[in-house]
Amino acid sequence: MENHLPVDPPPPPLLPISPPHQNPNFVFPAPVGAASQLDPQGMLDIDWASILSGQSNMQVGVDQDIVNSSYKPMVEGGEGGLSSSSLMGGINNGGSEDMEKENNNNKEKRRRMMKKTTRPRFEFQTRSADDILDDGYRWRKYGQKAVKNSIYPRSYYRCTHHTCNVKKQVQRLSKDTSIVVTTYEGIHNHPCEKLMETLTPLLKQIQFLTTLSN
DNA sequence: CGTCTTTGACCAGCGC
DNA sequence: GCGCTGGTCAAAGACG
Repeated sequence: MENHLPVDPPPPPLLPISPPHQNPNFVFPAPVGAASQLDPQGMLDIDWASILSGQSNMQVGVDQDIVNSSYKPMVEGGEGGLSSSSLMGGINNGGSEDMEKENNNNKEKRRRMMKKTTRPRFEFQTRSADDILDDGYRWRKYGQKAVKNSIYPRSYYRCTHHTCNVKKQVQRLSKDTSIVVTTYEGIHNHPCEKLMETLTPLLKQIQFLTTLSN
């Protein structure tokens, strides 16, 4: 799984899979749709910390559909987002007509919501042997589909944080099998767990040294 | 035993 | 209406 935390900085020349939480300004390879902003090596500076914390409106390889439609670089509000607890409700454990009706209503509501809500999407292409980009968050896989024009399946992941509704899709390019396309949908409403894990001991050490010097 | 992945089924949207 | 495709659900199984 992706629950590894590399100690060393990402080795050149192969590009990431480097966890953004290790280096917020890490240079990622060409994001889709950002070709015009790239330098000759196809690199682009990305402020990962801002993007992942939701403090940036930066669009990186924004999904083409959204570019062509009415995409707004907005952070999805708490009440606007899908609450899985409210929308996933209605498990059919009875069999009464009312319950079934409510169940169907909930399903319908959820589908409409999912269709309606425009969410920020960021798409990255990374050159990696691993399909899973360790971005510091915890993900649960909820589906995998064979997609057209690709010999590799697309995997669907959801952030495991209970209040967070961010999803990501991971797919390997059939044209260039060394490239993994990761599409993030939505913005995390909680801090990056691994970032905190990494920073906490450091902060404690700094505090300790500060008290010593005083 | 809790968490996570796998995988077949289901559904909606879309084009014909 | 029908078939295709993409996205999601949920039961079952694997794993630590």
